[in-house]
Amino acid sequence: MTKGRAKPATIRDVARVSGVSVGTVSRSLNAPDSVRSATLAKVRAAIEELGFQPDSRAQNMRRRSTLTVGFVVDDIANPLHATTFKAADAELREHGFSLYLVNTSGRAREEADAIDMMQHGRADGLIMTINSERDPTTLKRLAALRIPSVLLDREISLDVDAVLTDHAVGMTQATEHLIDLGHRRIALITGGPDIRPGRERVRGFLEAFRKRGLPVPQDLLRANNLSADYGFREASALLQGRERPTAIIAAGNRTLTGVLRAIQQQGVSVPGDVSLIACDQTDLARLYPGPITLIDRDIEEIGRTAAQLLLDRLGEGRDRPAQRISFPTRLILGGSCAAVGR
Amino acid sequence: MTKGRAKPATIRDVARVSGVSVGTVSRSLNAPDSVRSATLAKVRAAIEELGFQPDSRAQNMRRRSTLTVGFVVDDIANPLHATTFKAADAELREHGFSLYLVNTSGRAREEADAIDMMQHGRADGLIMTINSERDPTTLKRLAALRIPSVLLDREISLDVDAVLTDHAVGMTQATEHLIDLGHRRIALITGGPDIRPGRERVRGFLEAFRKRGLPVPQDLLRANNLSADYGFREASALLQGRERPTAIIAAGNRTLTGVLRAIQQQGVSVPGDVSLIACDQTDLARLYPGPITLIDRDIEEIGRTAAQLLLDRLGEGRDRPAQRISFPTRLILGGSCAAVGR
DNA sequence: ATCAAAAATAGAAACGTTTCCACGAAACCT
DNA sequence: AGGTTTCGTGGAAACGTTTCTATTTTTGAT
Repeated sequence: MTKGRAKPATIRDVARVSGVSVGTVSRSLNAPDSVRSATLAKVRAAIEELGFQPDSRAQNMRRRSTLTVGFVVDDIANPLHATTFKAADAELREHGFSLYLVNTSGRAREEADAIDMMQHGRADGLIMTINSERDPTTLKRLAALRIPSVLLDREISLDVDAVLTDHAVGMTQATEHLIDLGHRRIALITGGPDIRPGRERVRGFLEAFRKRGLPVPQDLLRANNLSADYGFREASALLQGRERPTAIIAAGNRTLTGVLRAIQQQGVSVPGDVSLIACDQTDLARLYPGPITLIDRDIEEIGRTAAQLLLDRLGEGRDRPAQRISFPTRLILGGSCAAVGR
Repeated sequence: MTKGRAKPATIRDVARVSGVSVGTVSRSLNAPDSVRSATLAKVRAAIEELGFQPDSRAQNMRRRSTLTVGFVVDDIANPLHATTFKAADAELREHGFSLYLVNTSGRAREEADAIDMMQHGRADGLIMTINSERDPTTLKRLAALRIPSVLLDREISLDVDAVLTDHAVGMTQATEHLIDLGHRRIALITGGPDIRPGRERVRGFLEAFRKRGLPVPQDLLRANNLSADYGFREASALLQGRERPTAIIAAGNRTLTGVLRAIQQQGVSVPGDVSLIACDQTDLARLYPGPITLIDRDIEEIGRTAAQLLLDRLGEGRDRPAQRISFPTRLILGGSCAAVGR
């Protein structure tokens, strides 16, 4: 095994071999226009000969930047986050950046640690979906942050860039769709009030009933957290309850897997026994017996936009005021909703 | 917006404030036992007062390491990779490492670029699933690699650590299971011969027929690539063919989504019209109408093991010979296979 | 050919840390 | 009490780049 035992060539070696100074080698690499073509040729020959590649550690040190962005999420196995990551990665990589991915498993402690570690010379910027907008540890860290950051689908009182989704409008649409099909007992299972999507979805849900002048089925509102387990528990309870809902909105892709597990376990048929609306495209939402009606959004655009906001902040936009960009959703009709005879 | 305008405190500032030398401050941080407790107290007080945190860039530079590992995959939205990443991340983070995630979209060019960039001071080691074991660009880069690496489910002639799955045995089991149910026209859709899983699955498939002394249904063997599109195309063709298979093994989680799309589109029922076996747990495999019979494996163990191999190589095991660790699969019976009258 | 201006280059300082070496002080032995 | 270790600390070198200043070379105008 020839594990490159000889230590790698440095810029000094290149200077020596090509008979120029280190400064000139550096300029040959970073500003080739500023060096005479004859010199450039010599330097390039030496670089080739030695197989020289600049050491990123030294560059980071000297330049005081790392061309690295930290991407912090609770669970990268969530296709939502994975897709956002991919889009941001593509955009950032095009500008020479690499991405640290930090999987916090939703633990505030790990979030805070990640933020803390990133800002002391590991990353130039941060893109993150924090797990709670109210966790004091995380908030304190964010407030003291020395590098620019972009929040995904979260809203905090600090002056920080964010990319949001207009969940409320989407939820109103979805709920109205069900109301129009004759549903009144509509259940909503989604995240809690400490994250924006939870709050907004509930708001949109309520709004639909208000608009139609109908009473809100408060007993069917289950907005506490986005986990699959919560989805399973609440859906199970709802389906077993005395007065079963005629429709369920599983607002969250993890929620959906839980809800489907419950539906399957209880042998309930969709849309025969209960209508179903989900959020966000996933393999499951597309293929479960047939495509599920869903509130969709362009996830890639979200990732791309987050990257652009950050890139701007790292360049020209250093000191501009914080920006919050919001994207719409759209309702995609699948086969999971049926009309119900009033 | 108070964007920490004042430049961060350095170790020199700490030294000045606490009235000791920089060397002592450094030792207070890295080897507290070697400094007198009175001194330590002074230093800690100064650190507290100044809010000092060592600059990783300088540490990386001086230590000639980065406590960073590169994780290279074609698609992080593939739950297989995401889960592997999470397991490796957990293990590595415990040892102080952060992970670069590189999403290559399966392009050999991006693979090569990533390898190249990582090894010049961005990462101390590499964990990767290359897209083809035969791509010359990637192979050349791997051969010249200066940092240790671990391959996931790939096998190349170079002397490099790898974590493998015993796909062949698993496939033999699955195929035998179908044969035992009376199936003879069994289709296999999986990856091509330029990656190990493709080769091994075909090998295991053939082995099952050999063991049972049955002729191999060569016309039903579709081993070319793991994409969803390929799965869809081949499954569509198979289902429309003159002599339809009675069972399909969709060997690959992307393959499965394609196959299910075809099944759905043609209105074929599972397991009524065709039996189905998949690979690896995914939401879809677990929930599609009912759980699908599948060849499962412990993905987390794979990620964890890859991390451990790398950690060993970065520590004690610097010069040990390459290790290939293989893990078994197990057949989990779902509801997607039915007996067929001979 | 001469001089001024512009362009290219050399050389050294700087980035913030770790680590090596040397030295003085304290601790241990006899 | 004297000599030898051990311990703790200060100070400087080093890591490999980039960038600044000063100097040399080239260019262009006369």
